[in-house]
Amino acid sequence: MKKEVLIYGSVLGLLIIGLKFAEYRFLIHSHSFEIYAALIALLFTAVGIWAGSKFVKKKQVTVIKEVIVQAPSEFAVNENNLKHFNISKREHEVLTLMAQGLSNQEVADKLFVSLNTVKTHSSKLFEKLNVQRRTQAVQEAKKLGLVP
Amino acid sequence: MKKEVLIYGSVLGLLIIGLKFAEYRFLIHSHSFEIYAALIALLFTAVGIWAGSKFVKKKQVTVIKEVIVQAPSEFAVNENNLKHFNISKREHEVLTLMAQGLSNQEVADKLFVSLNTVKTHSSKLFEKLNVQRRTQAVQEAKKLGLVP
DNA sequence: ATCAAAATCATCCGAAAGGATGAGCTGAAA
DNA sequence: TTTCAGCTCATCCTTTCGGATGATTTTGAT
Repeated sequence: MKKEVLIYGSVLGLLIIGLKFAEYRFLIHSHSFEIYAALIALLFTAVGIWAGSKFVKKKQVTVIKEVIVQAPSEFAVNENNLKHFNISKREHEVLTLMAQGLSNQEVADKLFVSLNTVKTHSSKLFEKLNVQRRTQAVQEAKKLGLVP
Repeated sequence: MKKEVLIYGSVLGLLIIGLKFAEYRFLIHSHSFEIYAALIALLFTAVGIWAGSKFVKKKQVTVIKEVIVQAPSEFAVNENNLKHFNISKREHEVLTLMAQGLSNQEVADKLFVSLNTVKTHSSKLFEKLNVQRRTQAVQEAKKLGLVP
């Protein structure tokens, strides 16, 4: 930044010197003062605009634009909540299948256990999650990061 | 943008006129030309810098910074899928409450209709969504953006 | 080896859900 | 006016769920 200031300052100085020299040699004697004042004003306005834009470009405005990025692709079970609600491994399996929309019978078939077993697991799950229905259990499980 | 150009042009014009008037009245006879030329140059350089920075500020650099946003705070129903699956307004209400984990009876109470009515609605919903159970319906509805 | 937790399965019962079907009512479109 | 889709409610019946309870077996940790 300091370097730029020096450079621009020098350029301006040289321009002024050059102009004044030119005025002395070729202009001052043959034209009116007003015209040259106006020319100088215009010229240095242009120089100023150029310099000003150079300076301002440096401090660009940063606009932070929030973009919704894809949902976290890989799901990780919240082991913390699993412990907190004292949910066993088997219960978690049942919960996961339940959250996939399977019936108790289908869960039983998938896990190779009886329907009664699944009912026992799900009943305990409802207790632990403090819900009455499987739809609520699924909702809660998703909210707690227990299932995808 | 055109307005700004006009304003700045007018300001510059007025300044030049004012300066030249001042030069005539008080300055031209008592000081040397070089000093006033330099003053004019400096003044209009400043004006130019100011104008330049004004202009450049307009075309600010936009830096897009991707940020992972929690969950989409405001939910919008996917009207497209609603039509595609030919789901009526009332059915959608039932579906929404169902997705909140409510039982058919609770939905009936909320909508001030009988349990039978809710059962009819949900049955038709299952048909339309091509599912067998309410948990599956909820799953599907969420996937299709029908409910939050 | 022992003890506790987890997992398994069962029975009984009532509540909830779901399927099938029929029917009355209403508002909007043809 | 007729027609039709949507909403409502009902009945009958079957399946699924959920609660309560008790029992046996596995398993992991002390």
